[in-house]
Amino acid sequence: MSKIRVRFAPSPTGFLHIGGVRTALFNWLFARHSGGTFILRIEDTDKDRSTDEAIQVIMDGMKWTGLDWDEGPIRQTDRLELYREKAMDLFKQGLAYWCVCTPEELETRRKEAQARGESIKYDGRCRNRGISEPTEPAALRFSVPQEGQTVVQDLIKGEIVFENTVLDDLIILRSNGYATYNFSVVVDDGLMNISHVIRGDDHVNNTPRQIPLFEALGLPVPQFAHLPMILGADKTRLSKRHGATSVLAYKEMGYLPEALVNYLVRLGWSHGDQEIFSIKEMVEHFDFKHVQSSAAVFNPEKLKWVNAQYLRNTEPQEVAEVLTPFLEAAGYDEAAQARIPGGVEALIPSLRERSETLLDFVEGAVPYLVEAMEMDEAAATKHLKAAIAPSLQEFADLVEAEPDFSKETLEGLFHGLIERKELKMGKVAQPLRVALTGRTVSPGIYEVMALLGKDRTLQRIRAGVERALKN
RNA sequence: GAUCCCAUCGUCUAGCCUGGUCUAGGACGGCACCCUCUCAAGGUGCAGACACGGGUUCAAAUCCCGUUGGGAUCACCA
Repeated sequence: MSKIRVRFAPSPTGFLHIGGVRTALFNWLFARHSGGTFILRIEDTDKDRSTDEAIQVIMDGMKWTGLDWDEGPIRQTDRLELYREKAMDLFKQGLAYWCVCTPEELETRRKEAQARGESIKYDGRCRNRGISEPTEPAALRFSVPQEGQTVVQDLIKGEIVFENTVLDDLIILRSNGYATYNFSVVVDDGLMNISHVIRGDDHVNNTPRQIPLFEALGLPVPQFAHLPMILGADKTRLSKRHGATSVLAYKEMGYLPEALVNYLVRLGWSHGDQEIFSIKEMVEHFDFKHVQSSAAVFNPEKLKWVNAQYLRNTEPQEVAEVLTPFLEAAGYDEAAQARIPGGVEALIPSLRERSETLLDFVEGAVPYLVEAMEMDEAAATKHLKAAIAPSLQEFADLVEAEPDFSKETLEGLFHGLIERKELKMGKVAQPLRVALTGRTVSPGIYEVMALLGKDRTLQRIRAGVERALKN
């Protein structure tokens, strides 16, 4: 069996979208699973729409998700001469011909055909003109065999049969001298010895057009695996209308790359009932047999859940590392981070049960990062009432007098107090929480105090007392 | 319109190839309860699907045909 070689071949006309990442991921997984080679090829033959920035963005996105490539990036614009030579080879062999129909003529003929309800394929009128040296702008067309069938043995969808009569004589060289997509892909896949073409199933209809080209060029026909599409909630192809579709947007929204990859791999592939996979497990288990043949709807809710799983199961130190840039972007510098006893890392265990994204972390971390806290007025009005002031005051005094500031000690102090005063836990805990954090929702109050440190704890409880007395 | 693909809970899916073990399993989301200083997390439970119609067979989610529905593609874009 010859060596496995696969490629991801995006065109750099925008950002790297979710569907692209999933295609890249499946290629990458297959390569890693089989000890093969993963190639990054940039399909930038559309010079009007391709940009260098977009190439960079694609590579950044792949690096972020951890999809490393073994060869490339290979740019098709560096290989234009090669495509031209291969196209002319075909012409010399009589397998291609010059077509002088103008794009406008073609367009009107298509419309007429459509109006008559006929299929809109090129009528082949230049096929037998035998133009050897065109004196006007001409495109080179490939003479597609019109007899028999072209059969695609798809690793995911099985056998797909096309009658060759439905196949167009496709243009392989435009009148401006540049190769078209369907031609350059075949030349590249063939010359790069690609063993498996793994791409979105929006390409299935291209496949019977490409197979005869491989054959005409004398190049080995690769195996094909057409991945089902990723759809939006309305079951149409995922696009900007459905919200964020750029991978890097998910980075900004506070998703972990491992989580996104994990979510994406389960979109169209399964391994029994398993939901969470390490990269190693994905590589180990990946196979086409368990790739779904139907399209999948992208579900942001489940992505969040997967992300939350990763947030909770990643070492606090690692989470702190990726969280720090988010804190800084939100304006919380080193000085703010240093206010937390134990630093940002100490925040993780308390906040991660309540966070689905790193952005949630930032939101939850605010009370511990600032010196002067912002008080939620509604919460203060509801919970900080005059009646509770003496209890809070007493608790503050107890804490101040106690040299040990551990969670256990704090808990003992608090319990002793409510027992002596015969109060209900909830009646005092909630006002205390509001005094400490300015909010009605937070981690447990002892954890909160530990994250605040003794000074800020006392200062906030006393400010809370004053506030309560005015209420 | 033509060609091609697809069809299990709202969503992601297991099961389908190799019919019986499926009164169809898991996960997200939803609901309820438990836990509880709030919110979460966690635990327990509930609701929720084989698109429809024909065959084949002792037996069909599984095989075949049709219908319906969805999607993709039909450029001198990629």
